Amino acid sequence: IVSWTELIGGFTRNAFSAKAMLSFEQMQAEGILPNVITYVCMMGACASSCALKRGQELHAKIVRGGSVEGQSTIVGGALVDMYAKCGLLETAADVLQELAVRDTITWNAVILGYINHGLSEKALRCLEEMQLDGASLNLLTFACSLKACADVRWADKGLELHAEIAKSGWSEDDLICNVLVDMYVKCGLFTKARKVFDRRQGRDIVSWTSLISGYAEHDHGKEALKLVEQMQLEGISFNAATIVCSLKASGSVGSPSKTQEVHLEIAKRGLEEDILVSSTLINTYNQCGLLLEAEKVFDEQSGRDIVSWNSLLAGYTKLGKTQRVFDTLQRMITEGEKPD
RNA sequence: CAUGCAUAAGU
Repeated sequence: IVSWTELIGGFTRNAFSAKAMLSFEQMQAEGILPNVITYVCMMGACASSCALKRGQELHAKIVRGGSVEGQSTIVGGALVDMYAKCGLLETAADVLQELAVRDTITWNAVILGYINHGLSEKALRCLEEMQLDGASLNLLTFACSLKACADVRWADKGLELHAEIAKSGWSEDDLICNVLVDMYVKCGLFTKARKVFDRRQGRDIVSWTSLISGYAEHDHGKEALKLVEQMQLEGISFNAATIVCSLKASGSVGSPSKTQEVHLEIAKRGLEEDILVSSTLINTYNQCGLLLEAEKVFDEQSGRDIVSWNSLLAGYTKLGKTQRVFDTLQRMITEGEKPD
């Protein structure tokens, strides 16, 4: 049982849910009964693949073995996380409430569930409930609460949380710094963001990306491009996310040369196939008035989605090419993409 | 000997 569980857990951790499920079946076929730990691993597999049905079945089996928390604290948390990841937020909250011990991790799972389903305001209300309930906040509690503040652009709450973080001594943690930078820059508090960013030893690529994206989104494209250059000077290599944000920056200032520069970087890194990268590129070329380039990228795109089409359409619209808009719309429908 | 919560990017 230990080695089976170890195998299943390994698959789950590496996001091979299907393999985890298969092993679970196989294990039972060989007459070995799962224990709580096996269930926890399986819950993880259901959570990451949103296999709600499977999760519910397992939930029922766990309950048959007695009260959830009688078996372990962890299994309750795993259950709640599964429901939260699958979007059954009510159920997740209900299960949480029914637990005799509501620990930090389980609360975090619910808070994150709200955030990942676009209910960040609710997430912050849940944080307050958590505090009233007497649970202690850990690093991830702060990290996801700050993310919620960023989502709803609630700077005051973010500042309040930052103060609490300072008291807990977590201000220098990498994850916390990244999330702080992102929250501040999304809220438009550039000086605050820079203060956290600048004093860091290992400023990582996530923070760079947040800053670039934030400046670009707040119409500070020049500043964003300056950051891109600075980043290059520091020898940090671009990934898909940084590329997308750099494009947003060059698009916001409408600079064809910058855009082409980034395009070269895309080719160098072999990121042409990344759908986020390529549709941003289409958009950016359109913003710079380089329709032909935009069309070329579109034509070379292998797996188009609705955003690719919309980006192309936006370019035609911007230039008043009405006929092309309708032709493209027609072609889009013919090729099986539903307009939104 | 095996187990739960994790940050940035596209119209």
